[in-house]
Amino acid sequence: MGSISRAARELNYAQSNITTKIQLLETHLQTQLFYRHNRGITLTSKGKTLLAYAEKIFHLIEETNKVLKDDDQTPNGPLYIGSMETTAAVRLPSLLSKYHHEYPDVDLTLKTGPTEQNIQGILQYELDGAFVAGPIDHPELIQRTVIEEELVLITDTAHPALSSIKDIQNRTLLVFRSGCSYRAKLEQWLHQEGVIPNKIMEFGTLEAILGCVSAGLGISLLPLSVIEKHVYYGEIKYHSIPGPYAIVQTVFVYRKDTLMTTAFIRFMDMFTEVNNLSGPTITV
Amino acid sequence: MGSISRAARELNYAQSNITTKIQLLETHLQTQLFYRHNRGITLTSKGKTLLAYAEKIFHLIEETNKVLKDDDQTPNGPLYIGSMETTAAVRLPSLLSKYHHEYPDVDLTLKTGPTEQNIQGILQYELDGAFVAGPIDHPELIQRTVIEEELVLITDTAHPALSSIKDIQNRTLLVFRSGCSYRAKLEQWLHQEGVIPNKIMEFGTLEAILGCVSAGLGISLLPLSVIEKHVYYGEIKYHSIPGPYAIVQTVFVYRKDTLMTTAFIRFMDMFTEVNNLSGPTITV
DNA sequence: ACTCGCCATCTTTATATGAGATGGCAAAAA
DNA sequence: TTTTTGCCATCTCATATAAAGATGGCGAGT
Repeated sequence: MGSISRAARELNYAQSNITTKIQLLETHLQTQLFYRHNRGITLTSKGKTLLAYAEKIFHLIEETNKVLKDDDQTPNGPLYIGSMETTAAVRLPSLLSKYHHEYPDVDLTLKTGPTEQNIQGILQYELDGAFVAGPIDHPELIQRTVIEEELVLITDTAHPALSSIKDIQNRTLLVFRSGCSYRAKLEQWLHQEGVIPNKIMEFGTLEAILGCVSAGLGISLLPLSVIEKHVYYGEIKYHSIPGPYAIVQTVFVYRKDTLMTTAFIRFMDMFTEVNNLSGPTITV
Repeated sequence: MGSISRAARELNYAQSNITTKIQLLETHLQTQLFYRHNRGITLTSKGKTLLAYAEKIFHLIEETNKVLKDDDQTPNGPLYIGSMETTAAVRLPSLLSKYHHEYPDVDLTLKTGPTEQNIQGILQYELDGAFVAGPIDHPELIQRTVIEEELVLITDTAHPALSSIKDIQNRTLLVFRSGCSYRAKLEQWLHQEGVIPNKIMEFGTLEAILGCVSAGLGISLLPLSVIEKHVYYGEIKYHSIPGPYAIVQTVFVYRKDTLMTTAFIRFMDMFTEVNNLSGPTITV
């Protein structure tokens, strides 16, 4: 249930004008678009239909603008990329800096978030593409395997090594907020083993998790590549976990009907041609 | 090769205005859409691109107008229908499949839930209509009797038949979560008889109730049509209950001010014209 | 050189768009 | 109960936008 007044406030228009516009539109279409009631207005089914069409139309207009501003020579314009926290931390920095250096006219925005949220972003045309945990199966999306990560358990260095999986029971789990597929993997594995963790704490950023693990607050499950450096510096220890749960694919997904701007094509080229995404090896 | 002047003549506009519009458009898009030469103008490649997009967009707008305006066409758009669990299980499957087959452009969504919740859904414009237990008396709603059901007590086959109503006292009652009017009927009847049931268990789905009754967990009250098949297969037994409590009307309700789309009218036609809803008879 | 048809610019008028004030109505609060 | 609040509809008035009309420059054919 919405309200004309609220819409007017959000759009910075006078309420009367919105009312009039809607009335004109209804007259023009000879149909009722809203139910009016004393708490505001609600879309009729025709209104919903119109809304769906309007969204399509606006999207096409958006696309038109993009196409016209995209000259084939210099990639330019906005480019919205989503990514999981972990990928953003390890795989992307070098890629992004290289991309930005080569195509300075592209206004690249990176948004980190859990896989689920990124998928939503793509489906709603808010993101052009995203790095998420694969595989993804959706009729409107194309996925492209980028790299495979090995998930490992990490603990602080002070505690003794985990002798058995049962030890997890006594530790606190530090995980990303739900929607993260690494977390799903972890929970799946623990469930399989009949282990119910003592306590779960949720975090939003990688640094927070690493810091807390290092401080002995608990344990976590992260890609080996992400934590390699921290192991080297002796901040944390890691422990392999059984194969089936250990391997996760990182895929790049985008809409089937995505407009292939030069900026977007060049971006995909960059991590396809070479193995640009293969992680940073530790140099001593 | 075209000319602005000619366009102006064809469109009944002054030439100057067309010129200005084109200039504004070019400025807005920061691109050149036409080559100007002394015999008129010609589209640049960008201009051609824009033209293609414009045609697409106009086509979509055309389509929008058609879909919204013309009401005597093939029914289309969204249609949200609510239903009680029991009606959905026995009466609706054939109706819905027939409807969907005849009007594939309608996007029909069925949401099952107790009567109370369905009524709320309609009052809040979330549902277009719903099958609920009648009679309903509400100033903003219209009801339409669809069918009458006979409620019967069901038990497992192992236990002896209920000799008296007092036997219920020793049995557990399996009912839908509150809001279900069958449950209200049952409680009303038991209250009348001064019977206070031993224990009540709440369920959300029909299958759960049937399964548990069959397993001897308790007894329940359901429409005869719903459990007919299960009686036939020897999973459960049933027992009639006194007339005044046994008969429940299933009615279809909708708002008085509902927008009567073709999709909605056809839907109501479908269960009005014939007795499409008279239940499935068991064929041996 | 001179039309002729073209596009661009400027001015004026008509129309559409937007703000603000006001009123009625029903639900929530006092 | 009465009051207040938050809705939407209607009206008036200012202003921005759209459209017409007049004028000028330019080059290609006559």
